[in-house]
Amino acid sequence: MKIDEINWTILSMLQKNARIPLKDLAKEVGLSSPTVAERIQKMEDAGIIESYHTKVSLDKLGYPLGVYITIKIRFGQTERFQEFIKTVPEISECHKLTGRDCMLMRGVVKDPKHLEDLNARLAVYGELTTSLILNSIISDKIYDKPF
Amino acid sequence: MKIDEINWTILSMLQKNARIPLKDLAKEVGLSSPTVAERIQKMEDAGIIESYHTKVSLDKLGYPLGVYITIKIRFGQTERFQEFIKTVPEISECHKLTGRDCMLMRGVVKDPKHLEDLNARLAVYGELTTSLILNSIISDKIYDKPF
DNA sequence: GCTGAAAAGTCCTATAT
DNA sequence: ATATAGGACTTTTCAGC
Repeated sequence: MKIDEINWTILSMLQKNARIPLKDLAKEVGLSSPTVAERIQKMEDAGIIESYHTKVSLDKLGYPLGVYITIKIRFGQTERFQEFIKTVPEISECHKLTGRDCMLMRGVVKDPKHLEDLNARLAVYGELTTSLILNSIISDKIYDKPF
Repeated sequence: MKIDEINWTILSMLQKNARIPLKDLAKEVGLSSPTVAERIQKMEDAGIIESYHTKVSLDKLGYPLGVYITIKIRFGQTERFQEFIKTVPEISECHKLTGRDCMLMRGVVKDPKHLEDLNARLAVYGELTTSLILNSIISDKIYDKPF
């Protein structure tokens, strides 16, 4: 599927605001609403647009500490860990990576005590390295053109 | 601001689908549309709902390799690096972390050659550790209740 | 704080170019 | 492949509970 200049603009605007009215998109790109709707539909069908989601402030919900945790899984525990990690409410992402510490997780906790508790639950599966997020210089950049 | 059971349900559904009609939300939680709209508005005003965004498939757009890169910034380069990194199109996240490798970035590239090129551009600011994402066990979990 | 109905606005479908 | 226009649907507003 070809992504022309107009589709990049549509993608860019939808990334910034998933709830923007078709009308506004249409005006921005200089096409009619039905045409824009059709382009969006095609990008959804092609899997280029995956989903529309809402970002909530975990900070405001009572979980002000963001953490990245890597784990070097104990021999033979990979399967068990992958099932287990899906049930841990604090963890929002878990990626299998190349390299020695083969799993990277992102999570949120209420306070240091809560982090200690989370670490204890994870540590049974392997060796942890935990880092607090001090500051996010970039979070969720918008891709608005090819590079 | 108090987040009751109903607001958690609203937050959960909006996280899953930012474009769900008010009507459907209202039906799900057993309230009228205006009430749900008002609750959403209040959560937006309180900063609990931060933004609505669209997830696009970088894979489908021609960037199939996801990477995490950590960097140990060279002495005195922190300011310069933070300005620079915002201009690098491949990087979608950059977090300042506790610990030795003080910055963690996430990015996408076309192929190994492209990754080598990205690494070369970043390496002037410090010592890199690059890991490819082999598989994402969890990506962007929905928070649908307190824990 | 919630409802229900009316007004305003948006989206969809059919038709036309 | 895009535009226009009418009808259908959704959201917003507002009076009343």
